Amino acid sequence: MRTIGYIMPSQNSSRTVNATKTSFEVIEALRELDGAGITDLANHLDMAKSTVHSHISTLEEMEYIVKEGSKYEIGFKFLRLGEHTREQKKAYRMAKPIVKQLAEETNERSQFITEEYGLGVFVHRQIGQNAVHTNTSIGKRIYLHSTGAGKAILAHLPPDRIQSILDTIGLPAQTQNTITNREELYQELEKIRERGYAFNKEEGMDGLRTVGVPILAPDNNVFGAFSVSGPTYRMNGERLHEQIPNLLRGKANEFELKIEFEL
Amino acid sequence: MRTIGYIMPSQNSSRTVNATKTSFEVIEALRELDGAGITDLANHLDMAKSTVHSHISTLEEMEYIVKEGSKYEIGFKFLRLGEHTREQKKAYRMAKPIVKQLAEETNERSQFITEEYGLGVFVHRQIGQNAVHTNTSIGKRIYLHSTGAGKAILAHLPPDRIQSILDTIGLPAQTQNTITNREELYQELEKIRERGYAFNKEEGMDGLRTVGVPILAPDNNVFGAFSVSGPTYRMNGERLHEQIPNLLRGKANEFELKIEFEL
DNA sequence: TATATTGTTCGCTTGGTGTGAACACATTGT
DNA sequence: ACAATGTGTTCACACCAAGCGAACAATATA
Repeated sequence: MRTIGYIMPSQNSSRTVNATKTSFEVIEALRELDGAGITDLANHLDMAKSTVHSHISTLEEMEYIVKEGSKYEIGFKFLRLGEHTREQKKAYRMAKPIVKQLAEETNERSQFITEEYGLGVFVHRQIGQNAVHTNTSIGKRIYLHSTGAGKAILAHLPPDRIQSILDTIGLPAQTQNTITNREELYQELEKIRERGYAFNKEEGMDGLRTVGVPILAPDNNVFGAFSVSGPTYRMNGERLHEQIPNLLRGKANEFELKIEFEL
Repeated sequence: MRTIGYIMPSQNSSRTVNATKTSFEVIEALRELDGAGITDLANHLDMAKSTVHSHISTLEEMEYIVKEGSKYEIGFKFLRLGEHTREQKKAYRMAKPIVKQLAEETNERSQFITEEYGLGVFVHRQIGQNAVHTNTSIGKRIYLHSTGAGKAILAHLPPDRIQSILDTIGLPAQTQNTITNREELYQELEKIRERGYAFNKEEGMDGLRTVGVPILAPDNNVFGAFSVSGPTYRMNGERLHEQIPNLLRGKANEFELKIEFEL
């Protein structure tokens, strides 16, 4: 079975390639601006037009970006690379139907996230009912300390890893309920480990509550987390504290067994 | 309404940034090798270890790649960029539920593809029944001339664009039935324009038949195509020639109207 | 412990990146 | 129709830094 290691934020001060950084700055600007022209980019990035031009030409020649009318936009080749990471690991593929089931059985928003560079990353997401926007924010990064799935993951990382994450990321407040104190967080994580699942009561966003459950690989490393979130007025009482946690724990156990035997 | 232009393979011989190319070569090698170490990459790419090292360090510092045990792998930041292109254009988002409906109503594989650099790109894909591998090959590129959705798109590109695509890509044979002759292809495209949909009878893959229907934007530019594919033994007779084409044309008309009014 | 292999660091050289200004081209307004 | 404005493109130049190979450190393997 494949080891699922922790992704450390490397503090390498090795020699780096400047031009590559510039290219990715251009790419990220294209994302932020939802497409842009050369002059736009040059202004936005405070670079010479000629510099932007050469990078854009390169990326276009490599077919990573695309000229759409008068704007350049990010092309589908990035989607290919991105889907690769999602599809390559079998466990990620197997997580998708579970997310679907969770969304259908609860009629709430359900997601699978994993950890990268101290943040949570949406790998799968589905909205209950027959909603349309099912993919929005795939790949987006969120804080671990202020989200249900995030706290579930955080609780099962090795202590030194937790510390290093808190050192680099900190505990920025998202709402009035966000845990911003380390001691408090450590106690919360301890409770999560005991219970086997995490609550998030409007700590990341007002009016939104979540239940998150960690997925542990056979080597006891945390591999990711499932979660179900909904508005506070629907997420309370027995449904929040019994029904949904039980559902999630069930799926999690099922999934962990699957990983163990199929991977 | 937003103009949906054609994506031309630019024959720019502008100045390009070499280092960026090298970085993407490294990234693509990581994809091909499903992750690799520095020495592996250096051998595979025939570059100095130190060169690979500096590029890897750069990409890791920017959090685009990730060290997983002893290998470097492509990280989720690419997924973020890729999903952006899928989600940014409302029409792409709206295409997803249609693909789902097509898959459910036919119990076959259904997909939405668009054109980029003379090739078809999978934007959405869904398998009938309750299959698991629903996302495989999202972002993958396919030939236009040997696929159902591809021919539907090709048929509605401007003549000069068709020619330039055929000049650069050619008509490589995929099976014995692939159209490899330009004249024959032009006649086929004419038939597709008359009918409003395209057939693919084992021209791309043995045993696989497809019906593809083009989606035209209000400005009459082709925006993409839906298709439904299945094994020859299920795709024949009235189902192939009446039922599925009618279903597809219906969805296409519905979708084109939606685009016109909602975009 | 010895040996092979991988990753990392280091000068060195050359070529290429980044720049601003000048140019061509398109778009807009009068 | 013609300025006028803004866009993209090209160019020569200066200086940095990308790529290299060899030596070194850190692993993994025998």
